[in-house]
Amino acid sequence: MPNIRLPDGSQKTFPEPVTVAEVAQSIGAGLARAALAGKVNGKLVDTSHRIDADADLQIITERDPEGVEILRHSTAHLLAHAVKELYPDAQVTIGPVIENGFYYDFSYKRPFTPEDLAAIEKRMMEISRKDFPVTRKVMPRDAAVDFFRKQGEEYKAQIIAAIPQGDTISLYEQGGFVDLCRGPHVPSTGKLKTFKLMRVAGAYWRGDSKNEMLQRIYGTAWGKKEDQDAYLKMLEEAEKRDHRRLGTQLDLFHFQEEAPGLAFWHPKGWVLWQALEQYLRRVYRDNGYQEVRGPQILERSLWERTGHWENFKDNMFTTSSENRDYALKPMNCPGHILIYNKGVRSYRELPLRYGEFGSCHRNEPSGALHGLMRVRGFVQDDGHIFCTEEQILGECVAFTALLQKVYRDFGFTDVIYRVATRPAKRIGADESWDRAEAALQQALNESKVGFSVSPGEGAFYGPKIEYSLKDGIGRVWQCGTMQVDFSMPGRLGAEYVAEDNVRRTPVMLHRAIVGSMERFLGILIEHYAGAFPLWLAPQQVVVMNITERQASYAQRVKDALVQRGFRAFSDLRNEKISYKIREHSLQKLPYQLVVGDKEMQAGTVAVRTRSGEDLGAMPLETFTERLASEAQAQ
RNA sequence: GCCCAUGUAGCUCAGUGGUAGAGCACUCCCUUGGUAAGGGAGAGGUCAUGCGUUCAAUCCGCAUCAUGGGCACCA
Repeated sequence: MPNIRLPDGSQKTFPEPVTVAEVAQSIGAGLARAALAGKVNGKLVDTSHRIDADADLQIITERDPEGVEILRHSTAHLLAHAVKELYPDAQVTIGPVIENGFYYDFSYKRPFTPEDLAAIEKRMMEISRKDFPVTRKVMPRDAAVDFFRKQGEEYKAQIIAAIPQGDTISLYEQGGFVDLCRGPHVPSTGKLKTFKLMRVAGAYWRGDSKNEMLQRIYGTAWGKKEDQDAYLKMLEEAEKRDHRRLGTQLDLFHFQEEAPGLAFWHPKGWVLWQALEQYLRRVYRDNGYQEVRGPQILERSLWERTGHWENFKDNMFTTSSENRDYALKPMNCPGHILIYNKGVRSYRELPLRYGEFGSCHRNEPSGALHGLMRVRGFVQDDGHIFCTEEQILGECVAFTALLQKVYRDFGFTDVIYRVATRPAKRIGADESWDRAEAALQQALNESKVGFSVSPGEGAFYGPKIEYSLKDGIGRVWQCGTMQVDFSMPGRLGAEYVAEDNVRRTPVMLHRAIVGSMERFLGILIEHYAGAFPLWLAPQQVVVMNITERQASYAQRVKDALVQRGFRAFSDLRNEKISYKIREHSLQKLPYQLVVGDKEMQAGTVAVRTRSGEDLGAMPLETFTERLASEAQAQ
């Protein structure tokens, strides 16, 4: 006599064991139709699951996040089902749920084409329409291995063989297609209506580049059509604000074949860069950093001492001259240590903070390059703090607050924190790791922010905090970092004289707020969709005349604005005013001033914003005050 | 680095086994027009690079480079 408790607090008693579907039916036919799965005592199960004892039950529908996940998972199976029908000698492997959808990896003799994708999607629709029941079966492990091996599914057999002996394996069957799966799944294929295959791509079997390449098909799936439409629209929006596209449209930067992964900054892009750099320079200055600059190339022997040669020589650019080998610096820290080392340091100087806009080069694998987001030459807003172990905590707290302020200034209010702890391959004593990992976590606690821990994701020389921000359309980018380094100061002989007159090795903290200037600018371009706030806008004001009569007046207005430090220019071309406005609006110019005879006579400017708002005519003085206060506001 | 796709004018893109086309941008002329495209004329390309197949290659094949989507990598 199971007694079922429902989320609204009500209870239902059944004379004998009941399935989730039956409970749903007893509540209402509508709910029974909508039921995708059940949650029994917190555990997700199929609607066919039979409850034989008292339990808490929640009927899962597409309104629940878990319901959408189940839809996605079942849609991945639907995809595999369709592929097996169309290409019987394709082998299935795995098909997990990912953000916004799912993928499924297949082994097949040739890559799938976009035409295949269309055919597969069509077949998926057909299978859905047939509304096959999805049923669960349980099998002993070895029987399952045999079952799949007999079907020629070597990959599946391999996956199951890795499951401990004696475990039972659950299989799901729909319309003759059987797949290994933990489940749960939707009760029948007819529940799967809103999905779309997105693309094909290669992916290594088990994520290991030593293994063969499989064919991965990505898809998206949703509970409601509107949700899918909104998602597809978001993708379109993201494409429109792609920094590579805007970089060309707004004439900010370019790449070309002779310099793969190396950006050419055009005049307007460089103004943007400088706005960011000068801002960050003030951040250094106001927060106890001294700006320094190390050389671009250093002898190979130095990189051997730091350990970088051993670990990363394939990714370093090298050069040689007069029988000496050099490497372009892939990072700035050794330079900072060499500056630190010039002279005897006292504990009284610690924490000692150096900052640099450090230009680094790394020969990234060709397939890794991606616009400004992943380049071979980049500038880090790199800082190194030499301190004692006791000072780590305070430095991390202060840095976290500073980073939050900087992100806020760019309109990023959502920051995600992660602590990456010791990897298997590491240097340094475990006690030091214990203390450093604890300090990082304590720092985040004191900063009153939630964080997650990524075990084993730290660098070989120390643990780190990774700071990610969420942009205007919800994408997450890792930018900031705070890394504890027990290794390099010792390797390069950094020391300080302690209070007890003993020479000790300082701890070094590597920290960056925006990370790479290139990447952060790429993020900013996409975040603002090219419509930068006034203080960052490469061009802030354009002054346009209507006819030749106002040309010299327009020029004087422009000169006055430039004189006061604004990035202003004039457009005196022999074009209609509507044409000029269109062009500058497309260029996302914050302020567009129109001067015709009326304004010239009155000594005013007619102000239009890039969004098309007409602020009317005003004296130039009024306008510059407005500009000045807006530029200040940052 | 691996899989797949792509590479034609400054930009966005058509196109063909017989050495190329549009729109915008650019130059010149007309037009002096009040808030998102006025009109006309002109100039502009070794069709990514190399090697093949062919009487003939921008088009077909191979290789290379770059870019794009993923995977792997990211001190």
